[in-house]
Amino acid sequence: MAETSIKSMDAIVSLCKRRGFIYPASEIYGGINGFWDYGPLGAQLKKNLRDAWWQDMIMNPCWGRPGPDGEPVRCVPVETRIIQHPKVWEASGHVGGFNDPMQTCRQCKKLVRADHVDEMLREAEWFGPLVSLFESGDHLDIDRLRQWIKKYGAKQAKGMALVREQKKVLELLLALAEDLRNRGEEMTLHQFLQRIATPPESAQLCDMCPNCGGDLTAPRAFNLMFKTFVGATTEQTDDNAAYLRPETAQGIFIQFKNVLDTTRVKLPFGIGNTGISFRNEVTPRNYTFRSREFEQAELEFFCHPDESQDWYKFWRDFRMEWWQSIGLRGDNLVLREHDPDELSHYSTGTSDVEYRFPFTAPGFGELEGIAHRGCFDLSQHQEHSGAKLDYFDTERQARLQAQGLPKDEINKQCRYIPHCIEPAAGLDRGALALLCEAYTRDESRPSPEIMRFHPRMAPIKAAVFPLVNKDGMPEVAAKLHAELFKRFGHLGFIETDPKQSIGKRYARMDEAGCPYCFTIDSETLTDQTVTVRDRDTGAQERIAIDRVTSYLEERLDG
RNA sequence: GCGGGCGUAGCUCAAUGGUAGAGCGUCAGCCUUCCAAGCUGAAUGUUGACGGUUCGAGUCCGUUCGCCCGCUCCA
Repeated sequence: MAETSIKSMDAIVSLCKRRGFIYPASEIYGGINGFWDYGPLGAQLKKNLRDAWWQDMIMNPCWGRPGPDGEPVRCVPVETRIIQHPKVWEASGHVGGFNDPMQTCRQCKKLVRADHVDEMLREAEWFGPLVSLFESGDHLDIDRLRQWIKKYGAKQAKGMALVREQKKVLELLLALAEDLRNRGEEMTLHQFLQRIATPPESAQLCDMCPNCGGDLTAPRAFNLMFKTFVGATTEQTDDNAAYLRPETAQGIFIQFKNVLDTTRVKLPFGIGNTGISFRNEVTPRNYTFRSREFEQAELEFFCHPDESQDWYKFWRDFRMEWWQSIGLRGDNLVLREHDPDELSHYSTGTSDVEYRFPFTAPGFGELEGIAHRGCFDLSQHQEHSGAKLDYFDTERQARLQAQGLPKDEINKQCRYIPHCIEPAAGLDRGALALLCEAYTRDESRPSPEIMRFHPRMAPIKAAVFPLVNKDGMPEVAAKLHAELFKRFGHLGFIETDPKQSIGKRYARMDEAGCPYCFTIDSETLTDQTVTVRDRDTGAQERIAIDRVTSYLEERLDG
């Protein structure tokens, strides 16, 4: 089969637009950075992905396979809000952390974290001698400064204003010293460094770039959460400020107690939640991969600490298998266990399911993270909210009672904050991976572009065509279409189209990724059989028209 | 945020500063008994947006928005 092995992202983007999978958001207004919309086929593709997750994680977890304890895996869903109490994000660590102010050097264009600048400066070879000049009081000694420029600055700190425009900057330095003296103040190291880093024409003093000695922009805080204000008044104060969630998981943790109290669940069990989250990404790029609005499918699986490692491995392996089951087979999908130094402080194990996208190749991009989060989240919320979020394990209690342990020892062992395993998938990333994986060019075919979706994911499930638009074929096709629509319409589109050449109609279905086309021809009229055309091979077989439904049932898996 | 590249029909792309085009796709009609076939016809653009230079701007200049690449970040 003549397929090009390296897929072109441009070709995929182009097809997605052309066939109605993905459009730029707000396109007629010029688009909006970091947002994408789904067209009809994309919306259905993503729904199929979300439904598969819901089915295989919540309604029939792990396809009915037992967990490491030998019992069926139990999960329940919740649906929690995009806007939560602002304190949720303090407890989770999203407020306060993760928004590191950055500075850019106007000379060498490096981007550095503001809180790293001092340390990076100290590490620079040319910086020490400069500081010692200052500390020895020789920083206004023009000759000493010139020596420093000659020895270090000219080679290693070329961006520094002092190096680039010696004369003017030295004048300004002396003027600054004079000014301070008149006010009875002494120059600080900070002022000194700023003065020699800042170009003469600049109105404001700038920090020094640790890379080239140039002038840095003022620190810019990156606002990673979207802020909003609750209440219909126009007032926008800290009192009514709220945030759009940066992840769905916290909604689960803060309803953990309610689920326990109202649904007769017992540990171990999981709570799942899908929905939109928002992050003000620093650099939203790579098509939909890093969008500012994205959908997650997260499960928090709660268990006893002693059993948590088994469950972690169980979920890690199942999630990998699940992505494979919906069509991401082959070398493009990997399960990557994090190195110990890569782990969050509370995690004793994290893996990523990663996909080799055309834009990450030869590297990989994360589809899902499976993290052992310990008891971090529930403990945080217990501490911040004051609510008791522990669990009394009655099954364990019964076992220990049978062993004859003393009562207070039993109570001690049976009351604990559960540990939690978090498989957290990105549905938009998943959909993008499905699109990339499905995209195939086969130059040997008259219509080379084919979307080879797994039948369960395909947004169009089947098409019914009359071979030609006459001789009673359209009527038979319409009847079969109506039957299939009634039976399978909830799973995706069922198409029919009597116009134009059959080849063109097949080609359209190939581009849209429809796995099966049923064609009514003259034989159908005499012997009640139809041809089934397979998208991936183009091969045809003849089956009885009354077997079409069962043919699809066997293949659509749902 | 900075630097570089790009922006013309649904898609891929043309158009010396001088009347905005082609191919494919889409739609309609004819034809057609299995793979974007054939014939005929049709629709589709404030050339991303705003401003400027010019007798005249898709083309030159400025600003802005979006996309791609790099720096950097990614709970």
